[in-house]
Amino acid sequence: MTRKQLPQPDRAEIRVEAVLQALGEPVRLQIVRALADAPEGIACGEIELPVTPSTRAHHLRTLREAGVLTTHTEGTRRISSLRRDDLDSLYPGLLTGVLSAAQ
Amino acid sequence: MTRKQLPQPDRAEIRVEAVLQALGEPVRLQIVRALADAPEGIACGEIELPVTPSTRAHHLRTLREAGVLTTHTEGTRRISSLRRDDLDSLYPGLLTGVLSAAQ
DNA sequence: CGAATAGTTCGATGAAGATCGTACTACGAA
DNA sequence: TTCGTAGTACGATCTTCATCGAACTATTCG
Repeated sequence: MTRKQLPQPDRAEIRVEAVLQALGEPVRLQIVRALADAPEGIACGEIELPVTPSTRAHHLRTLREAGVLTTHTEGTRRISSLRRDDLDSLYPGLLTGVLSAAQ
Repeated sequence: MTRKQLPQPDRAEIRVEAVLQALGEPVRLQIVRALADAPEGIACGEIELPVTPSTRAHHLRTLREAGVLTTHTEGTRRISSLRRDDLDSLYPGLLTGVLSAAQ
């Protein structure tokens, strides 16, 4: 089974505007909430979303390029997980603050 | 001198998507950073911004309607300040996390 | 190899929104 | 009340982006 890390920004390259903009979209926030409940990562397709697979891929790419999540392949699947360490280090409190919000 | 509070959402009406979306725009983030350095509030016109007055008004309205800042009039001036208490109460850590980001 | 599965990429479309100029309102000062 | 100042509201324009379907890639399985 092949395993490959998808391209993503280094911690130093993460910009807060991009992170906030990424989190400010309802579908993407839904993805982030789902990932927060799965520290070990989750297959993209398993997240229930009100959009088509192509739109889902678009949002996952946006979140990945903003530095919010990391994705690696496992066979034909793509497993995503939150970049908690990086985000907590860069913006301590941001993620917990966002996730503590009533849904 | 007249003093009037501009309409804004109650704490309970603030939605995290709106807050994040409001913060995810560079000019608006610049406004928020300026307000963070002025707890007592600041006149809108005194914030140096790379946009025209009408665009500035648009962004201030967006931030106010999202619940990020509060504005009251003082004569012909409008004084804005961050709604720190409300935001910290709703999303503990979010604001500090955002503001701790390198600019 | 071929078929099935998971997911992406591309191009088009429509909606949202950032920006500006102009006209307008509100207030204070003369 | 007239003038100047601070700022808003409106309408237009232009850009960004969320969405989709269709075609494509990559991987596993038979």
